[in-house]
Amino acid sequence: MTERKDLAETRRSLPMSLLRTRELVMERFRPMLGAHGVTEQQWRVIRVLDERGTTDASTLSEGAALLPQSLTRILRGLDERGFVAMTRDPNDGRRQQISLTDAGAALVTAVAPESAGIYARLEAEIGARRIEKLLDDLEEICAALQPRAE
Amino acid sequence: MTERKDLAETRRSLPMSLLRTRELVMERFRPMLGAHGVTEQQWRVIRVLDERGTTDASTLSEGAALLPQSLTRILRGLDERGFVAMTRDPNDGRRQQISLTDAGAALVTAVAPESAGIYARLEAEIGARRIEKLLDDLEEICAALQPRAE
DNA sequence: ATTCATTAATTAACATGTTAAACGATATGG
DNA sequence: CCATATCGTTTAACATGTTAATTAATGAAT
Repeated sequence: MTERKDLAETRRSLPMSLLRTRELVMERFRPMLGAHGVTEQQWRVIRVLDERGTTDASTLSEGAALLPQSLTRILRGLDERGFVAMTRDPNDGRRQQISLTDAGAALVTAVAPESAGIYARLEAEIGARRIEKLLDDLEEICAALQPRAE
Repeated sequence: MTERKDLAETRRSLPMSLLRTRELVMERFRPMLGAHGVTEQQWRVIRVLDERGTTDASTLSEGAALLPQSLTRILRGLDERGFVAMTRDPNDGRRQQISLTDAGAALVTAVAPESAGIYARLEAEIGARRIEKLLDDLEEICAALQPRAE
């Protein structure tokens, strides 16, 4: 219980604040996703595929903010369940090309409106303007932290 | 690759933005914590104990933003390694009282200055004012999302 | 073409996140 | 008191996060 000046209060630290906020937001989505049989991460993968179409694993991993190791496991499950299809890139045998199957697209069709509804409720509670502002701020901070060559 | 209006771009969603930002921040801390043999979550637990002194598990779990189930496992490890001590509350046999041992306090002494250094560098890159503003904004949003009775 | 370094993806091992259920201890109403 | 509900914590099972190492394919340089 030492009185320190070198460490900020735990509650007032960037990692904790971002974590708590994200957790409060995800609480709203997780039950709905669970009812559809997908996890938050699985839904991110499916959603990115829906947005971008066929994508190689590296791009997908960056797009869904997942480490490649996690994506490998997630894709194995989504493939077994028939939501995605995987083929090797003919021009580069190292790359996996991932695409959404019809079943995957159908899942998007089922989940998307519910997700949008929850997001709309969040906007009502928080304020759409406030959210947009926050997204801008976060983007700026990410840009400042990006491992640019310096 | 449907063009949808009902879902925001994945990149521009609250959960993803918060996740990406947090990840960029934690990248700076993780290697240092790893060098001291602790994970991010273990460090959070130790830090909260250092701030608050002896604390019951529920309070600790809330303070470190960990589910009680995760805390149970983490405390088992920290106890075995001698960083924390656990005793049952004499007034309520359900509660566990957790306290930091001397070894735990020594770890704080070792890690705290390095952590503060990394945080200072972050403030330099992002701007201390911008960080404070973000923390305020996040706090407001958390308040708006808190499961208050309504 | 052969060697060597690099890249994309995967596997392995351990820690944590998530949901559900179990457990003992405590409060509460009859 | 006693039965029951609730509470604080723990266990279990599965999914993901994290770091390190591996594998196969490609690229670069002889």
